[in-house]
Amino acid sequence: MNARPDFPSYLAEMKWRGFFEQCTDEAALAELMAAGPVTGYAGFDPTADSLHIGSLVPIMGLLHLQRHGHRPIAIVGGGTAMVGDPSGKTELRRLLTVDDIDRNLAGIRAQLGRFLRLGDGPGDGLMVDNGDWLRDKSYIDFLRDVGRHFSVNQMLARDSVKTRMETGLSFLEFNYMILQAYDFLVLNRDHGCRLQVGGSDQWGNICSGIDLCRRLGRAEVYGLTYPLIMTAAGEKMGKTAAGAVWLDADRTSPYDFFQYWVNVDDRDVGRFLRLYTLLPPVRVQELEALQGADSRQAKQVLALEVTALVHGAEAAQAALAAARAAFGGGGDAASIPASVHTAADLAADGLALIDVLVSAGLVESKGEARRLVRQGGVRVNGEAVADEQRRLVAADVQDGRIVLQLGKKRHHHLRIEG
RNA sequence: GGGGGGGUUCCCGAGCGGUCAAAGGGAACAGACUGUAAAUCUGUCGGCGGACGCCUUCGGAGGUUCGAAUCCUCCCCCCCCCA
Repeated sequence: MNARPDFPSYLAEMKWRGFFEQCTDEAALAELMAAGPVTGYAGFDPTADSLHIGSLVPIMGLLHLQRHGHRPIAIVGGGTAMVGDPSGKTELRRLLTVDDIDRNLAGIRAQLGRFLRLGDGPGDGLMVDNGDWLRDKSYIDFLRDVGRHFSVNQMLARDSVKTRMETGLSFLEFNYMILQAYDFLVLNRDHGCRLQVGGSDQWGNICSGIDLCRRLGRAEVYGLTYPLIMTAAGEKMGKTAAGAVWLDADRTSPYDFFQYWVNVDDRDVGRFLRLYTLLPPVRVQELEALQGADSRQAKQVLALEVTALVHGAEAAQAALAAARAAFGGGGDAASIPASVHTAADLAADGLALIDVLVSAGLVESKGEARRLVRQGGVRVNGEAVADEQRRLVAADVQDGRIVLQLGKKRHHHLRIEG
């Protein structure tokens, strides 16, 4: 299979882009994929009603799979979420209620659907929910059908279990790997799936699935893991002051999403261009060659590409325009986060700046707002505010809005209507 | 079941009757420097009030005391050792 001009194969592209960490039998998998379309899957946990940046890597992994003519399956864990994956965790997370899970599933499915071409045609992707085959499974049946193929001795040797021997691991979580292994079996049986892709913390779970398929005499299946992506500063992706960077526009506006990528560490630009965009190697290498201040151009391309992928080309352009407006250089400010007020609000004494900062959600408390002003971190229409008592009045309105800046990077507009 | 250790502010981690909103570090935020980067330096970093002020916090609930994160009682959770 070679539907792409830039790379001889899916695996070659995964390697070049930095998705390739470990593979169960690379040579055999390469051979299989060269022979014809292969069905592969990646899982997504419904732990929130939106995916965040961290899920972008498996999403891109599936996307590349499809672009190379193979068939991607996105599986959402409506069943496994009932149990909770202990991998990479030091203690049991709060159990989600069934209602939570179902709500989260709906949100996540809608998002995933935007990235992959789903359908019944050749190469069309599939989206499935393991809740469909896990939730109603009878315990005794499951133990007899699946449980008998698992060795507790081997399970205890798994890293995800070993690391929990000190702090404790509930029997509930201990079962997780079996459920995930069963998923692979089901997907293989029902959809001919031969490959599972996941983060390196999923290696154990993936191997369990491969083992199970082998024990039941299925055709050989394969696993591929990508590295856990960290920033150059050693942090998990997507950590910001405001919390996680979500893929949902209501949780993280396209403008803020765009800004996240523009503000990426210099050292991360090249790596991220490879991982999170579909740009061809020549273009990526061109951008990687930009050094020093010029790397801002590369970051802008990165931001534009990723934002377009997640929110659409139009939203990405609007975010770019807004960023230009906010950081000088013209542009259209329409997409800068804004809150709406009426002219009446500003009549007479107007509004206390401190209160506005709080109500707009820019700071968490008045104390923080005051502190910010005291430190010279707040600007109104570009002018630093020195007075904590500063009030916003009609005279502050310019072109129907008041421009607030917090620090050097955060911008917020008050749109005045009426 | 028996014995020992422990649960402190976002995280790690001191404190062990008043001077504790609680050392130190990390994270975070602001300022300087810069390139909407990194590093560095400075400052801030529970809430409310303009301020010497008030309120809430040290696993939970009571109690002792003029006064408790610090002492006592009961309870919950975690770790270690023995059975």
